[in-house]
Amino acid sequence: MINEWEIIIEVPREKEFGDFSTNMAMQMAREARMPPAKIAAAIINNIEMDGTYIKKVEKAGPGFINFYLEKDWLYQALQAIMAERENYGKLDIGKGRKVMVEFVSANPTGPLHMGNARGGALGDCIARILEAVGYDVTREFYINDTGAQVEKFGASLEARYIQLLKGEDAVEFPEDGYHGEDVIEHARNYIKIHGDKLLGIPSGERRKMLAEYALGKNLESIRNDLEKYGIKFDVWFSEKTLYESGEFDETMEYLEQNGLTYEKDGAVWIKTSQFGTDKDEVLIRSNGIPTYFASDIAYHRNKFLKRKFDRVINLLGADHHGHSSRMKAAMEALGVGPDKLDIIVFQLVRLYRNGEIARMSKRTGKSITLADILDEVGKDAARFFFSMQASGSHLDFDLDMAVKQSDENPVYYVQYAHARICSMLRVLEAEGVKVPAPGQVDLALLKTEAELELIRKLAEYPEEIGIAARTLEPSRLTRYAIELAALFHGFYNSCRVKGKEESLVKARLALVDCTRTVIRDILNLLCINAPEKM
RNA sequence: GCGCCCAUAGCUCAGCAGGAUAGAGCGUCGGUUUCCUAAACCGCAGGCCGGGGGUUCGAAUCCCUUUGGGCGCACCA
Repeated sequence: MINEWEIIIEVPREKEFGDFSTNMAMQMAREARMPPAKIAAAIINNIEMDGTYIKKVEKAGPGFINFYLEKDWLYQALQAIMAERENYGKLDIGKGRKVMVEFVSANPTGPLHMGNARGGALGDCIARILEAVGYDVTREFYINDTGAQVEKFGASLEARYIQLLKGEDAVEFPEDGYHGEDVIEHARNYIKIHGDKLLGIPSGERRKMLAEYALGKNLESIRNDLEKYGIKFDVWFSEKTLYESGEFDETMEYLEQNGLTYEKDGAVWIKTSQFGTDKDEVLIRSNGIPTYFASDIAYHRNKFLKRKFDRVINLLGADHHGHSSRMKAAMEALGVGPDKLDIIVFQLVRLYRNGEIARMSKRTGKSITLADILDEVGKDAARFFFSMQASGSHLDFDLDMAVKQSDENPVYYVQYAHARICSMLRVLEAEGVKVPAPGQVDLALLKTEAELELIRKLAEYPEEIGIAARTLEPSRLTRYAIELAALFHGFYNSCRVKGKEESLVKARLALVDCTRTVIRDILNLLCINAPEKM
């Protein structure tokens, strides 16, 4: 009667509705021209229950079919955790395919800001999640080390350099230059090391030398900050190399030969509007300097065509979201299926301190950087908070909350669950009680509500990772971690382990150890410490 | 003016391939410790899911419209 139907089975919100539930009867009602209840009854009559964990199937509500399983299936899940350990929950969705996650990619003309911090946490977690589901992941940072911004940076440095050596009035500072203190600092340091020898060379050379020096320094501190933040990139890809290798020219030629470019007002344009953007974009300015967009096209050609990535994920702050549709259009222009490129646009961050929006760093008085955050709240709290919310949601980061060592702070809540478990294991171990091996325990002794709920949650873990991977949404795991910790704390308060009858001690100990395995694994995916003591 | 994101409890947010009484944390208030970590647990209170239309047996979820906020709309990145 019905040939193909995607059957959706879900875990009902209320446990009285069974372990699993499907609304398929209601989905089919229209097509089958039968009332949902009748379809549900027919389905239930035809379910073969022998040899399965199904204990009972019931029709409920407007046409739901609820499945009640033997508790055995829960115990099976525990067995799986005991056997697979840290591999529990690992899937093979990716099947070894090559995926690149490009994130942060901050302009090296200054320090990392809050947008980079959120993008960093999200990008790295996505990379970790994709690794867990069987992708071959490359983390990449694209360095904008050429182009208009770098020119401007060089000009600013040059002005500061000359001002420092010959006085404030010796040269005018460029109107649209980088006014920050850090630019002066770079110039000062350069003089300290190399003296005034740049005064005697042509301006172009001078700017180049200064820019190279300062970009190097900035990149070094960016790299340092990211490392403290738990992020290590596999590739630092320099924009400049696209020009040096000829790939940029190849890309422009390709676009030109395919009739996708034209000249207007002395500039070269690309017909992105053919692929659905509001307007065409400039590739080469009338002054001959290529735009950032142009080199980004060459960059993506490199990702897909040269390096053969099956899939690329870019993280972009909301302030750059206009770039997203342009890039998609460019993919089509290159003949790369636009669905191979996922662009995640994450919303910006607002910091709060004392209930007010915080803009300036306490330490430096300048705008708040990633380094400031790491200083003030530490890596664990920062990563947790930046991963707590769906990327599409605006994020309010409460600095006071993040440092509080109390129940107001969810980071500690999860970490505490882990530390508590480790402590239990230590205490029991000291009494000679060890975590039992998979076959050496009667899990059926676990039957209080608190125990069963905890096990049920653990059983959901693989699915949870799958969803996080499919939706590229780390916040899914952060919330799961909080829920799991809550169920564990509940279990802890209602079920004692130590001092109980030996077989029950073993069974509960197995459950506790499985919980530890999963919590540690999630914290690992979120790049947060799993402390053994607190 | 055009485009993207957001709007759900006092606060911060889940839920959004339509489904059974809308969830959690924090905050408020009240309880739990001769016992494996009280950074914990248990309980009470708290909601016309921004407003208005529509589609549907059924809408927080989909469509239209409107209001309020964020961000874009460069020969910047």
